[in-house]
Amino acid sequence: MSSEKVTLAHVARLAGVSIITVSRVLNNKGRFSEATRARVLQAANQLGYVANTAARSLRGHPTQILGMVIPELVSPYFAELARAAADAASQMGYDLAVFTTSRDPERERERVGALLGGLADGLIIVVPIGSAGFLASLERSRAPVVLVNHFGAPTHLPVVRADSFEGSLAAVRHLLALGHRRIGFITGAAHSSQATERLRAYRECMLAAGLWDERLVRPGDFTQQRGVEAGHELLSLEEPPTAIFAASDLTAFGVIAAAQARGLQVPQDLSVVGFDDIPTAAHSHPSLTTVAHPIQAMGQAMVDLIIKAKAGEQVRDVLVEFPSELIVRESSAPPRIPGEKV
Amino acid sequence: MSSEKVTLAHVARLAGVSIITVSRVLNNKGRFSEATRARVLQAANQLGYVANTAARSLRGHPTQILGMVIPELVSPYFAELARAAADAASQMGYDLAVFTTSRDPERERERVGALLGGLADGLIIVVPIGSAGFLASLERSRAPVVLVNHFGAPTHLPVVRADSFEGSLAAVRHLLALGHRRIGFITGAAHSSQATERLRAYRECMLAAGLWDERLVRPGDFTQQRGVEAGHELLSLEEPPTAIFAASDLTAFGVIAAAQARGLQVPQDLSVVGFDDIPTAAHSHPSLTTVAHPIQAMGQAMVDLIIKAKAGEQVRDVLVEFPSELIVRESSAPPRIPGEKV
DNA sequence: TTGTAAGCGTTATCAA
DNA sequence: TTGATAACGCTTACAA
Repeated sequence: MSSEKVTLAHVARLAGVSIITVSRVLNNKGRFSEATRARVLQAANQLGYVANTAARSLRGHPTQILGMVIPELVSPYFAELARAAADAASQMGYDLAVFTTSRDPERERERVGALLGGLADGLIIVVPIGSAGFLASLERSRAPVVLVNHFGAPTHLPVVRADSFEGSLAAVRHLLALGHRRIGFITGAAHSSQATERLRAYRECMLAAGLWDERLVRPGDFTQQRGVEAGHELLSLEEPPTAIFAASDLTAFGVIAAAQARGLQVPQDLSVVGFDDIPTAAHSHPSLTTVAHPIQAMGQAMVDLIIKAKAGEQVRDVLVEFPSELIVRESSAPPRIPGEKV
Repeated sequence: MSSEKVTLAHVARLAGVSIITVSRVLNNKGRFSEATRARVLQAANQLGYVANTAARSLRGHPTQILGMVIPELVSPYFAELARAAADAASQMGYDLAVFTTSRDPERERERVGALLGGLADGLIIVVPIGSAGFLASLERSRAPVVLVNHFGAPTHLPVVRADSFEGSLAAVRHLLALGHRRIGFITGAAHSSQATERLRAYRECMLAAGLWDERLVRPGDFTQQRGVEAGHELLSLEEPPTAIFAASDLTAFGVIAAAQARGLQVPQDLSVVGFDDIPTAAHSHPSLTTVAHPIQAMGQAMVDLIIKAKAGEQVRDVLVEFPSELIVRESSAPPRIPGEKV
């Protein structure tokens, strides 16, 4: 019932045993009589004893905490990724501590070091932080680290990632197969390698079809707001697209809002395809055609790799790559035939 | 360039000084010559030294990490709350570690203890975890803790919360003022005190107006999917409502999707009002009338309180309460006059 | 300006 | 079955 920190010493005094005995009982390690066991447990309970994680960690004991660094919490994609990792971690008896990226790369490096220096047993890094030099120092540290959706500088660290290229190809081909010829594209954030992959697929597909038109590409940033703006830009063109592929679902919803605000119907007047398959995609009207990553499986893979690395298994150069999948819903349909009665 | 952990001892050996001197230089504390400073810095850099957070924490040094426990990451409201806290924390030189609630209350208690036991300097708890007994033990621990949106068991711990009752009243009155008489309501999750407040306001308002009808209330859980279902339920009534107030924006969007799927137009055929003002609310079509919490200010208040508590200021019984605000957008309008030409 | 000694709370190793 | 001792890496007091 005391205040301030309750240590093993307090429990030991109350139970009338030595510190180490208390430790043994609470960790269920070593031998002790049933009587002491009962007395220690009773004392610990009465005082509300909780082990000091810092001291344990210093002694080499794992914290059962996995750290995860993501660019932002409010993006549904990253939130889902974090949820998947948290679920997988929880199943393995770990807690997941989620951090968002700071703007300052130096601070970033410090934080990563701090996490690995006693706070977390492993680290899931969803953004390629900083330089190749930083990755190299992480490699050398032998700390359990896994990179997620890393497409950048080569590294020996284990990587879990999901395809964006093939899925985007499938999306554009889907629109082509429906009969669309003018297909707009709204990119993702400039620094994102996933965004680069999606643009690359769109570009390759449109070039191959002889339909490439630079004016149909608008810069985006994965947000809904930018989707509204870019949607209006594309629909204001002299020859507006009959379909728009957006690099994220949020952006796609922005496009749909822009179209509807102009009195257009989706998919009758405009087909829209997104990317991510956020929960909302299935429960909106029209429901959204989109490309999905197998997020649950990715979360599982991240945690598995960390745990393997902790156990000393060789994870150097391991690359776990997941496919993406086109999910056709209501927001894509054949273009209205020109002159067709509305 | 070594692997494994680099400690002060390694740096000291390389720099040819004592451990404590390295510590002093790196912490910029105490006196030392410029020459040793340079040598130490060079050595630390070369070895890639990072301070071990566990050891520091054990010694009483703060970790500069604030913990935050939220029910889930994928809810936009909680994600925004976490973002706001992270921003505020960052400004004060802290990192924010976000944890999601586990189902197991015993594990929850352990985790909170672990966080306070050396990992985090303070804790922001967004859910009233467990019993009054648990709150009491937190109080006794004198640890820097702040409760967010706590409406439950009385406590002396500092609380930051935002109104849900007055905002909901304003929402329902807004619909009444527009001329609606049959106003449906979809509740939030059963265990949420915020949900309770919102239902209470709706009920009070409808009773006062003599318009209360139990059939117009449908259970929800804050999700979009449930909004679709409950929306269909309400719109299938013999006398369907002309307006629906949903306990969350996601649910409101589900209602809009359900209405649109039935060929109804929002707001012409059905007015919809949500709660939360998630980013999407402003960028959808129609944009969503909703009630907003001042999330940025709340995040600031949480961090301020933690820091005050850390500094030894008295925060016992402090209650910081924020108002909510009705934001009228496009999704609410007067009901169609019966018999009016469509 | 620099170094020595002690201790934070816990657990591994050895002894009783 | 139990206990004393040392050690994890770091920083605060005190000494040189």
